[in-house]
Amino acid sequence: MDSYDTISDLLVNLFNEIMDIEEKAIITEEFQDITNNDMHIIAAIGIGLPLSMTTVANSLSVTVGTLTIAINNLVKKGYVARARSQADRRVVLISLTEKGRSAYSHHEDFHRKMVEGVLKELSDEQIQVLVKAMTNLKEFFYSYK
Amino acid sequence: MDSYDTISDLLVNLFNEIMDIEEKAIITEEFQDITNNDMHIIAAIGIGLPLSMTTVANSLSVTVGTLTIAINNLVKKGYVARARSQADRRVVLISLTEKGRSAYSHHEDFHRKMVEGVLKELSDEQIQVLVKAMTNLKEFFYSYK
DNA sequence: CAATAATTTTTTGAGAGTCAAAGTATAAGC
DNA sequence: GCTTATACTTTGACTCTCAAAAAATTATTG
Repeated sequence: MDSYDTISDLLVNLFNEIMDIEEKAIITEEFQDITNNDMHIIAAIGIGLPLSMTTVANSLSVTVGTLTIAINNLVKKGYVARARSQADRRVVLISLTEKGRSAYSHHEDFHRKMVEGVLKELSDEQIQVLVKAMTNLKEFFYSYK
Repeated sequence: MDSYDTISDLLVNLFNEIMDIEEKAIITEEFQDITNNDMHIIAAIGIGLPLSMTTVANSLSVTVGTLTIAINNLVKKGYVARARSQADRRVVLISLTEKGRSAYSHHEDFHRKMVEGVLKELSDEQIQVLVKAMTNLKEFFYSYK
C-alpha cells in the first residue's frame, strides 16, 4: 500500500469514526445524561461572559430555534443557566453552571490529550510538516465552501 | 500562537466542520435529492457484487432496520436496486443502479481530490511524517474505544 | 417429515436533532 | 405613538436512529 492509499484510508476512516469515538470518550459515567451534541453546545458557550442565543447559534451554525430546544434540555439537566439581558430584554444570555463548567473541563481535557497524542514523538520540524498538511486540508475543504 | 495551539485549532475546527463541508461538496446540483447519509450508504454498497442488508448495515454500524428505511428512499429515488437472493429467499441483495454508480463516482472523485489537496507540495519524506501523525491520532482515538 | 428454532428483513413506536415559518415580546426609527 | 426591526420561542414536519415485534424463509431435530 503506497502513501497515497495510506493517507486516503486514514482520512476517510478517521472522519467517519471520529464523531462516534469522541462521543464514547466524552460521554462518561459522570456525564451520562448529555449527548455529544449537548457537549458541543457546552463547548460553544464556554467559560467566559454569558452569550446570547444568536451568538451561540451562529457559532454552531444552527438556527436559534434549534438551539432553544437544546438549551431547554441543558437547563432542565442543570448544565446551563438562562438569564434575560438587563440592557436589552429581548436578549437571552446563556452561561454554564458549575456542573456545566465541569463538563466543559472534561471536554477540554479530552482535546488536550488528543493533541498530545498526535504530537508525541514528533520533532518541531515534523510538527511544522503536520501544520502544513493540515492547512492544505483546511484550504481544500474551504475551497468547496 | 505556538504549534500546539495551531494543531489544536486545526484538529478541532476541521472535525467540527468536515461533515458539513463534505456534504456541501458532494451534494451538488446533480445529486440534490440525496443526503450526506445517503451518499455514505451508496459508498458502502459500492460497485462490486450485490450485498445483503446485514452486510451493509454492519459495515455502516447501523441496525438493519435503520438501513431498511434509508434503502426505501434510495430505491424510490432510483439510486439503489433491491432483489431477493435466489439461493436464500430471506436475503435481500442491494446494488447501485446507473444513477447510483454515477453518484458513487462523484463521491470517489471528491475523496481523490481531497487526498491530492493534502499531499500537494509535500515531499515523500514529509508525507511519511504526516502518516506518522495521523497514525498517532488514530491510535489515540482507538485507545478510547 | 413435521414441529420447532434460527435467520433475515421489514414494520412500528419512540426519541433526538434539524429547519422553516408563525407567534410573542421588546427595542428602534420616523 | 405607529410601524418596523430584532431576539427568541413554539409548532409542524422531516431525517436518522434504535429496540422490539412481526413476517417470511431456512435449518434443525426428534
